[in-house]
Amino acid sequence: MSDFFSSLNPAQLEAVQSYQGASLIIAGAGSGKTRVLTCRIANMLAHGVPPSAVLALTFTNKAAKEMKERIAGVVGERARYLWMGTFHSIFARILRYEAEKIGFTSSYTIYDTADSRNLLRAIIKELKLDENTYKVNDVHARISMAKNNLITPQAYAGSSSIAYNDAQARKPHMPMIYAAYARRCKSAGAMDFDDLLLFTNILFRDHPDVLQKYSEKFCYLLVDEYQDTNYAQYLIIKKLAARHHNLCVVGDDAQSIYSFRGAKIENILNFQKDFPESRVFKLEQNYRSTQNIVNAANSVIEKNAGQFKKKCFSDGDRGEKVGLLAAFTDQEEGLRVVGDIADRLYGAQAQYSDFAILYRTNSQSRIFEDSLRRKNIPYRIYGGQSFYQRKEIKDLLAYLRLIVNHSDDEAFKRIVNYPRRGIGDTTIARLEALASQSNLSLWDCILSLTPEQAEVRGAAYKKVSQFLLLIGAMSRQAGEQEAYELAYAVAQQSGVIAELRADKTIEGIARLENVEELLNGIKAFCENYKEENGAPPLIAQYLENVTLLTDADKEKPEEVNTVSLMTIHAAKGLEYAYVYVVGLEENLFPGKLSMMSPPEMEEERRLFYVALTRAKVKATLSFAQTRYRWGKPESNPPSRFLKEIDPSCVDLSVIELDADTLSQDPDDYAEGCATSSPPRFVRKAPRQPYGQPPRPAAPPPLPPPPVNSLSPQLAGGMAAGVAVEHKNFGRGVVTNVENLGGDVKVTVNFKLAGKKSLLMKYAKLKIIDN
DNA sequence: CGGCCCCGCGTTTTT
DNA sequence: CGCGGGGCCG
Repeated sequence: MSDFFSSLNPAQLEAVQSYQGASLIIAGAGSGKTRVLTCRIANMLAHGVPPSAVLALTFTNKAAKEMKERIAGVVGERARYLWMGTFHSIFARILRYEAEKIGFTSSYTIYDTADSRNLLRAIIKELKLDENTYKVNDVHARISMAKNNLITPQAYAGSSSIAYNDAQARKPHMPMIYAAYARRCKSAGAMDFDDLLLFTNILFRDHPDVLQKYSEKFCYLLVDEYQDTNYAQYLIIKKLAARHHNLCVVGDDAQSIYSFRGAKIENILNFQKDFPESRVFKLEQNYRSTQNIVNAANSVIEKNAGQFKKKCFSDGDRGEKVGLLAAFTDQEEGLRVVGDIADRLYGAQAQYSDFAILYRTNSQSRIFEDSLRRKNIPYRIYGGQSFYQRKEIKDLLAYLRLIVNHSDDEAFKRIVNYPRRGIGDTTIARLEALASQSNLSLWDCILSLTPEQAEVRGAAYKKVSQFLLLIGAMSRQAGEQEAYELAYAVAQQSGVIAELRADKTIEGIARLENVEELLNGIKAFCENYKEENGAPPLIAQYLENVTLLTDADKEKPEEVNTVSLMTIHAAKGLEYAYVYVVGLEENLFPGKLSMMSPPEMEEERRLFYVALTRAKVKATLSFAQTRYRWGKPESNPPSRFLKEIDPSCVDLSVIELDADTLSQDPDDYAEGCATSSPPRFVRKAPRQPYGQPPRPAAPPPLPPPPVNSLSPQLAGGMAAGVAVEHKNFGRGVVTNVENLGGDVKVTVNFKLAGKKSLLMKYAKLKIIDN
């Protein structure tokens, strides 16, 4: 323990030691925030605070897990009894326990975003509202905002300011939709993500005894990433802290990047007003990055108004300047970034996992994937289409959900006719109308039907009843079997496995493998749970875990040696030696929607700040003059953020070099970036853009080959008898070269690996001189 | 009722 | 461009 403390700087030590009362820890990027939180909790435990009296709320599951592990490293066993997790997972747990008090059962299910949207779509349709006016995503966002601000359907309907706002947006029927949505969630025994926070507030508001119980229990509260809390979360914290006043919040206003989902940066800015007796600690020394990176980041964030005063600094090397890569097209941007990575890799100073490519939007990932694949560089994408969002996974999970909670209508609709049982849309539509009228779930509605009832009878009634019997039988099994056995049996008995087996396509096989992976995942969860809790989990617990855990939470980036690709949002809290922030163009980063809104522009700038500060050794920024969006070329000037960086931290020479190598007309520079400022980085498109003529409307499968640098040459000196080297296969001799329309197939006899046929496009073959 | 095709929309970002 | 939803036809 004392060893632990000796590694802390004075500011950190102070923040660790004064654990009583209210504290605000302003933790700059890379300032050892996790270390401080970890030590602080360890210190509390060392002073006799029981772990079960500590509630630590984090923003991601990953952060919680990491911290728990680190605390366990110091205090061992006892770390298990800490209450540590995300707001959503902690309060889902409390709500499960207290469900009856707010009219739910403890087996309530959690609707994910897709479920919520499906339900809203159905409601909008049922209410016969215009689906173009009432766009599902927009309606959902409005309801979500309302819930985050603790506005119930009743309050929503009663608010004139909301009514005015909705009228402005030409959506006067929002109150009706919200009310119907809430009613349907309730009768389905389901809560959406926002409900977990809303209902926790309702629980605490309406049941003072319950609030008292938990506020007594949690003597010490810690909140990480406080700048990302929304109003609902803020109020929960405030209520829980009211009893003991031992509240420690940690955050960095400069890294607030979630206002789009209701996060209020004011929460951290106003903390001292809320808790006048609080102490403030500032962690300003950055241990992560070089001076150039920290200074560059500082110079950018300075452009934002309303910051906490702090002066982040690095004691490390001055380091390399921030790099810039200019490209004419998005394709070329991919080649250049990956080429740069390859150069550093082969300089042997770095391994794959030292690199990250960060982008603003997920759709940018594809081009980098292509380039990486072609160079045989292993990579991993975080986020994007998650495993748990795949159809086959959602289908199987829907069975489990329905088994646990028969009222889960979204699960019901998803699988009632999968695999095909001859239950069609008409039947379901009728049932839904009926259920909605009588305020029943679909399941209960069917149970209440008589075989003579006009709406659903005869064959349809029989089929639906059979489905109920099938699920009912599985539910009975659920009482006797462990989660894994149950899930396996369900996959079999439901016919899902048979259905997938019948599909012999590549995709079909992949789907079957995914289901297998899911089953393995359930098994692993069960074993892990048993180890921690001594008893097997209920299937409901598994489902909750699945819904609230992103798959980013389940992966340990350090474990795999690959280049990482992710959005900047997903990169928050992570660090890499070499970071490439790509797509730095107006209307992309900063995004188009932020152009008209100064607060949103500031958030984009914070996002850029987050991106830069992920880098330990070198940050490289890239932009393309033209990029394909929705299949159409689009040209935007370089991002204003580039100009905002203190020029002394940026390596501008790269641009000059590029102009020589790339442009046919090196003197052809344009004036002005995004605005009218110095023409520092911009170059007009040359008359003849790089490489082949502009891409045709439907781009060819793969663009010009990336053979060494940007040479358009294909065969590149390949011929029989040439000695070559391959990264994985080692050295060998070329025995044959074939020209296949636009691509070159090379057959190589490797000394160790034997004969291989390689496509020049994909394999990076190096010619050995002797 | 199920399969196929066309159309429209989306790109912020995620618990 | 790629996906999902809705409409149409067999």
